Amino acid sequence: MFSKTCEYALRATIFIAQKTKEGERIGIKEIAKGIDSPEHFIAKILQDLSRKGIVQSAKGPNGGFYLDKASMKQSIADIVKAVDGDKVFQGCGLGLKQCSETEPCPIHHEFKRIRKQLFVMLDKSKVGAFTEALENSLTFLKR
Amino acid sequence: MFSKTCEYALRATIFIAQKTKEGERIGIKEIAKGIDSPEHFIAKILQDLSRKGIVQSAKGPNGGFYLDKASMKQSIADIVKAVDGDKVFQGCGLGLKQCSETEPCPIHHEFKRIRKQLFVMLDKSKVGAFTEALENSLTFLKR
DNA sequence: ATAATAAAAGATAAATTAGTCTTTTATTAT
DNA sequence: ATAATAAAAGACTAATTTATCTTTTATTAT
Ligand code: FES
Ligand code: FES
Repeated sequence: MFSKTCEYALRATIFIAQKTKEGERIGIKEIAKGIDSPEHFIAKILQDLSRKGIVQSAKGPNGGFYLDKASMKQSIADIVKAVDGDKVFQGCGLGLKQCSETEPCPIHHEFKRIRKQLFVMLDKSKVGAFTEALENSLTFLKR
Repeated sequence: MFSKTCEYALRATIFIAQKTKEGERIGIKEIAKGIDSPEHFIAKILQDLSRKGIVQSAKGPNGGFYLDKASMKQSIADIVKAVDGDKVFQGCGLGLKQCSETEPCPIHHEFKRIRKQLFVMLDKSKVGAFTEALENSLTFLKR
């Protein structure tokens, strides 16, 4: 559904959200461990997320990644869009160059419905909202 | 959502279904034109679909691709599974190694619901069922 | 000022996916 | 039998995605 990069980005951002709520900044090594991702790869990804303002970072001692208030309110959909673009929310299921109402592919109407539901669902999911379940080990970011 | 290979496979199979209903076998060149795909690439893909029994083929003069009765009843979901595997129907949205009920990721329950709807929708869509709309130019396989 | 820390940046490398081109095999019509 | 047709097979190239490693820059505490 999403690229590896995007999957790591989502897990990392949720992980950072949790740590931020606990009041700490978190370093790349711990993030990599916390979400079970390759360390150097998630570093690259976070660099990019930081440039895009999706996560915040501070260099030097006591530095690390964290989320400001606005970032905390971001949705999963926002992050997917920033990383993978909106192909998954807008693109044609059969790969036509443009999903179009006037020249629809055979599955257009049904596919569009599902795509919409996917978007609504991911748009409602705010990164700051998963903390409690994670704390209580009701949900997981690795396994 | 799906790989390029899978998108081409779906369009090609639907295209072949249409031609079969019109009573003709169809060659690779015409398929490539009909669905706007690279000719050699769709050839490779069809080779594979043929080996898997998703489409039927005949060599030599008057040869080409067609669908038998069983293939006509196949669903889009069947083809997606055959080409891309069932990751899109079973895999975790955040990329955990295994989607799991007992150790779910933060979006598991919602994501699972959407994934299920996607499957049901694609499973209901049989390749033989699109012919009429295509004939009447209500739907399209290229643009 | 200096050393330590931690992210940013940059340069490669490996793996996967997408796409192309050539040769071989099977089938049919003459 | 032979030539023509059309898919099957195989070898290769290109592009993209995923991943690794090294160097630089910014920040902090001593
Ligand atoms: S045209 Fe294919 S999904 Fe809209
Ligand atoms: S565990 Fe992530 S979708 Fe089920």
